[in-house]
Amino acid sequence: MDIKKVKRSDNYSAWYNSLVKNADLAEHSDVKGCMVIKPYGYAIWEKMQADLDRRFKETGHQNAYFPLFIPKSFFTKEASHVDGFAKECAVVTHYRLKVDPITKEIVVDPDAKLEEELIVRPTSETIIWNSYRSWIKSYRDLPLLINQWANVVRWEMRTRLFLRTTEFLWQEGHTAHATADEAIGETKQMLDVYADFAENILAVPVIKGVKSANERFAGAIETYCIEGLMQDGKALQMGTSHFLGQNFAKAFDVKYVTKENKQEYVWATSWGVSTRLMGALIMSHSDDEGLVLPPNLAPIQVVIIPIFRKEEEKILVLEKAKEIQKVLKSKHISVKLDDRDNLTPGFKFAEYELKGVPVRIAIGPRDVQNESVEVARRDTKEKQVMSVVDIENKIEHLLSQIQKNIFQKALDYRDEHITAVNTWDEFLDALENKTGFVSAHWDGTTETEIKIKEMTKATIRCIPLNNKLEDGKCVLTGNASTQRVLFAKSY
RNA sequence: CGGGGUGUAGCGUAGCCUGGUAUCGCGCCACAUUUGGGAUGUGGAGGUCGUAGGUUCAAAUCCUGCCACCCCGACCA
Repeated sequence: MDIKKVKRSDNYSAWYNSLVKNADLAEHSDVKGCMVIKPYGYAIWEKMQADLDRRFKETGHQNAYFPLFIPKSFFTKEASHVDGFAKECAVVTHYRLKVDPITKEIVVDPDAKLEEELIVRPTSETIIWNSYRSWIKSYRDLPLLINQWANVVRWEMRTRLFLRTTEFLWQEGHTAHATADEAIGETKQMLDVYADFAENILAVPVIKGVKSANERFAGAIETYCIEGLMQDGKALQMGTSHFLGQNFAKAFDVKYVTKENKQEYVWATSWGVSTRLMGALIMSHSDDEGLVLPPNLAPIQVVIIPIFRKEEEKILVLEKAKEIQKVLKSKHISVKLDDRDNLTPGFKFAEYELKGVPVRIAIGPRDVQNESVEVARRDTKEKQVMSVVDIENKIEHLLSQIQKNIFQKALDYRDEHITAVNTWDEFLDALENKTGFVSAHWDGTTETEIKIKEMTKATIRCIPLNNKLEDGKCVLTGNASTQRVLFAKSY
C-alpha cells in the first residue's frame, strides 16, 4: 500500500478525498458523479442502516418498497414540489436499443419511445401518495407509518464522494395522519430519532432546528433538520424531517372518513437520511493518520496483531491471540485477528489506523510470557500494557470510553465554533476567520437571507428549536428581530 | 455552463517540447532471510499508451476531431 499523505490542514478537500479512497470506503465510478461503495464503506453503512431500521420499527414504522420510476404526470401534481426538483431529474424516454444498420453501433431505438416519460425518483412523495389514495379510506387506516430504503437520483452539477453524489442511498419515511397535530408530533419524533442516532451512534453532535422558508423542502409546510459542524468549520445538513400539511393529500386526493362520517384530507410527513451521513462521520472525527471510527459503527472494533519471530513463537502467540479473540467475542465485540504472515506489524498498525479501527491489541512472545497485551486506542493514540485478566470487560469499557471521547471532542469543537455576533463587521469576521456557526439576529425576510448569501456564501442553517426569544436588530438591515438564528457556510 | 487539470500495467508515474523497440516506484507471483511502528534480497508475470482519424519509412510523442473523469466556481428540496 502506497499512501500519499495529504494533510487535513493543507487541503481539507484533498484530504477528504484521499481518505475516502485510501481507507477503502469508496471510489469514483466511471459514471460521472457516481461512486462505488466498497465493502468496508458499505459495512459501515449497513451498521447505520441496522441501527436506524431498529429505531424506525420501535417507533411503529414498517418498511415497504415503491418503484424507481415515477410517471411524469404524478411528479408534476404538486406544484412547488416539481419546481424544487425539476432541474435535477434523470428522465427515461425510451425502452429499447437496436443495432444501427449503417454504423453497426448500438443506438436508442427511436420507435421505442415511451408514451409518457418516467422520472427516476429524486424522492418518492408523489408515487407513494398516489398509492396512499387507495390504501387510506377510513380513520381506522391511520396513522399509516411507512419507511423505504432506496436509491435516488438527483442530477447535481457538482458532486463529492458521499456528500453529494448523483445517485445515493437513503431511507425515506412517509406517513399519513388524521390530524395536523399528530403529523407534527411524528415530524418531531423522527427528528429526535435522527438526533439521538447522530450523537450516540455517529458521535456527531447536532443542532435541531427548523429551516427558513427559503431553505424549506419543496412541498413542505415546515422542514425540521439536524445540522452538524465539520472539522473545516463548514456545516452539514445531516437529516431532515418535513411536515407536509395536506399538500400531497390534496394533490393526490387522499381522503379518509372520520368517525363522524365526514371526508377529510389526511396530514403528511416525510423524513430522510442518506449516505451523506458517511461523509459526516468521516469529516467529523478523522485525522492525518486516517479514519477515526466510533466503536458503535466500526465494522471491526478490535484488531489483534500477533508478533513473532520463530515458528514456536508463532504457535504460542497465535494460541493466546485466539483465546483473547474468543473472550472478546463472548462480549459481542467484533474482533479481527490479523495473522497474515507476509506483512510486518508496523505495516498492520498503520493500515488499521488508516481504517479507523478503535482498538488495536498487539501480542508478542514477551506478552505471552507476562500474561499481558499492548492495547492502543485510535482516538488518542495512547498505548498501554494491560494484563489479560478480565480483558473482555476492560476492552468493553475502553470501547465505550472511546465512543464518549470521540463525541466529546466533536462537541467541544462544535461549541467553540458557535459565535454570537451583533454587528455586520463581527458577522463577517466570525465567518471568515473563526468559521463555524454564527449566531445572529435576522429580520425574518427571505430577501435579507438571500442578500446575506450573495454577500458571504453563508446561509441560515436553522432556527434552533427551543430558541431563546430576545429583542435585537438584524445584523444586515438593522430591522427588528425577535431571535438569533444560525448562519454558516455549508456543504 | 465558465475556469483549470488528467487519461501510459491493479495503483501512482516518467517519457511528449526535439518522432526511432515503454521508465521508475508500490502492489502481485516464487524462493530465501525477516517480523514489538509502513522489511530485504534474487528471480518473474503483467501494456490495444482514453478514442477515431491524419501526417510520416516510423507516432505515447506532431496535427484534427471526439469521449471520459477529477478539481475550483455557479447550482444544491
